[in-house]
Amino acid sequence: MKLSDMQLFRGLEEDDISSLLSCLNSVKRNYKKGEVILSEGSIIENIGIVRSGMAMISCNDIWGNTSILGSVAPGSVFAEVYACIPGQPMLVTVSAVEDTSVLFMDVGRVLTTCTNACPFHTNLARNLLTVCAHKSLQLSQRILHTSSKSIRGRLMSYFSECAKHAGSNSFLIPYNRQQLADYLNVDRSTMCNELSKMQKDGMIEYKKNRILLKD
Amino acid sequence: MKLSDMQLFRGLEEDDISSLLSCLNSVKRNYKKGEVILSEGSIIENIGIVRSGMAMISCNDIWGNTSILGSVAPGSVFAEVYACIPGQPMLVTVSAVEDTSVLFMDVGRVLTTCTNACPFHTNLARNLLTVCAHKSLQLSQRILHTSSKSIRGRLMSYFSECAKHAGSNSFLIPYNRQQLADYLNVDRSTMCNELSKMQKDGMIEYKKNRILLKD
DNA sequence: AAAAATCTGTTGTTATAACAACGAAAGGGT
DNA sequence: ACCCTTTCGTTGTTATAACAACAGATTTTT
Repeated sequence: MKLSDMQLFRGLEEDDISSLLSCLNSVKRNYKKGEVILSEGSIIENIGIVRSGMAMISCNDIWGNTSILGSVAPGSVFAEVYACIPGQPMLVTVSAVEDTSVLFMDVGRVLTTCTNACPFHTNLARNLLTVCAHKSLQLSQRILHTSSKSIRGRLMSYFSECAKHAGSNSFLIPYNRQQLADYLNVDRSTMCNELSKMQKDGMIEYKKNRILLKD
Repeated sequence: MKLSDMQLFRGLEEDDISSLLSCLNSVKRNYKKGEVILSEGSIIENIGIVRSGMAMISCNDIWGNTSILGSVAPGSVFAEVYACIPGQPMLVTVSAVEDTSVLFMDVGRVLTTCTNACPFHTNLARNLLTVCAHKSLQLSQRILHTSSKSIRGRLMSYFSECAKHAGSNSFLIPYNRQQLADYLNVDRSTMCNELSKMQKDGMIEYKKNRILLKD
């Protein structure tokens, strides 16, 4: 994925982006599957951009239960909230669910003074606002998907959004069963059970990560 | 509350704010207790700022169940996410929980071109980013508070944050019982029951909206 | 002050999700 | 091909939250 295709760099040329990257001390790092990228409680100043692979945002309670807040696909940004609130410890952990390459950028000077050596700061700040708004929207959606008291309701809420997003009743989900359960905050085995009931009831068909939503 | 004390207008003088308000076509509107301010599905372009009273952000599913995403106190902003993503229909409803006065502002031109007649746009854009980041953080917190499978766990997660925020083990919560239940996504009567068990167990004491968290 | 409306706490019943345990299936590595 | 690991689906039991119904308390209205 080209940097200029990313939401964060919208309106910028490849050349402009290059100067931005050096201006903001960008660093690239690679993570193996399962590795933690940023951990809960840490205080950070950089935003992260996934270049390849896939990351997941999650948190763990004291009993070891995991909740997944969302996934970060290539081209998407994470930790922007904490980078924009200096000193705020992270409430979540970001980890690689497959081998993942990440670009870190110090957006601090975008937030503070206007004395920018680099003329693209204004543009970047605007894009960052858009990115932040989209992230908020994703969190709202995740809340809506877990607002039903029943597992079936949660699944249908999530699947409906997937179908809408894909523009088709057939779509792939980015989670395996355990991750989907952690995203919807339910028990995996109970959810598997519910999925097969829904298939018996003719509401859905599924095979691995492909779901078909019927009428 | 003075406008210059609000996060959105940080760094601006009262005079600057006045010119901003007229520049951004700000309008003041009043709402009675219970009235809907912005409703789910509508497409909006303005952010809202609560000047007095209290608003609540919520959503309803098809069975009439209500989920509360958060409350908006005087000085705080709402709908900024939708104002920053033109064309995105609202996923939530904003309503007044008491008589409430709201200031609406069209931030559209802050997001688009640089040709600002008004020199405070840059500052406002930066503040808007901060506001948006804080809202994201609030949503993350609400997700954490509902991630426990048990009602007691959810209450303790929420109360712990309240105590931390208040800097004391004794604090007031901004919700009545039904609203608290809707915020934590649980049944009110079951939650009331759990609250009194927790009091019996010596974990908390409470009287109306004042909670005391014991050791 | 009385009446109405809302809010709160309690109880008992029922539905349902969590949990534990296991075998089957699917991947991954050598 | 094999083993080893992870993922997935199924079952039965148990814990717990939802739900319904109501009485007492509190607040608001007239």
